[in-house]
Amino acid sequence: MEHNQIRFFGLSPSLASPNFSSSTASSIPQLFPHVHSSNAVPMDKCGTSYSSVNKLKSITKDSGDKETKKHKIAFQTRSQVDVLDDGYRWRKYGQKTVKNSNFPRSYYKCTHQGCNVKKQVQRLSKDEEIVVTTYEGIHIHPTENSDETFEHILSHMRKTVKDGIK
DNA sequence: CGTATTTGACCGGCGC
DNA sequence: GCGCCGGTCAAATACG
Repeated sequence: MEHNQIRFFGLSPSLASPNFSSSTASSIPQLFPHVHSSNAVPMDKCGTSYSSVNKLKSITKDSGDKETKKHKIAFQTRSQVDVLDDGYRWRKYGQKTVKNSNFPRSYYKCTHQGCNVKKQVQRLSKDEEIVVTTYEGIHIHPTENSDETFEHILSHMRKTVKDGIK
C-alpha cells in the first residue's frame, strides 16, 4: 500500500433545526476536536459537491420523544482507508451494497454507552479515492484520544496501513 | 476470554 | 399488495 493522504474536501453541517443556526461552527469541533476550521476547507472555496443530509423525523411519535435534532453531517475525504480514526471508537454493525455505488456502504456506531452516534461510510464508485463519511448525532462523551492531534492520527493511520491493513 | 467484525436474515418505508 | 431498497439485528466467527 502506498501512502495515504487524508484531505478534507468540504464540511457541510446540515441544520435540522433553525434554532441551531448558531451552532454551525460549534458542531464541527464537536465531531473533530482536533480539526480546526482552518483545516476544514469551505465548500464554496473547494467547489466540491457536498452531500447535505437534512432529514427531519416527521413520524408521529406517541412516546413523547423529544424533537430529536437530526445532526447529520456528511463530508468527503480523500483517503485509501475507509474508516478515519476521529478519536471515537466505532463498532461496525452492518454493511450493505447501495445501488448507486459499486462499493458497499458500511454502518458504524459509537461504542460508548448512551452515545447513540451513528456513522456510515460510503466509497464513491466513480472515484474510489473519495470516501463519503456521514455522521449522525452528537457525542455525549469527549474524545477518548483527546491527546491525539490530527497529525498524530495521520501518522498512526500510515503506520496501520504500513503494518498491513485491508 | 472479552470484544469487535462479518454476514445473512429481518424489517419498514416507499413506489408501482 | 408486492417487491425493491436501505437500515439494523444478531449469531457466528475472528482476533488481541
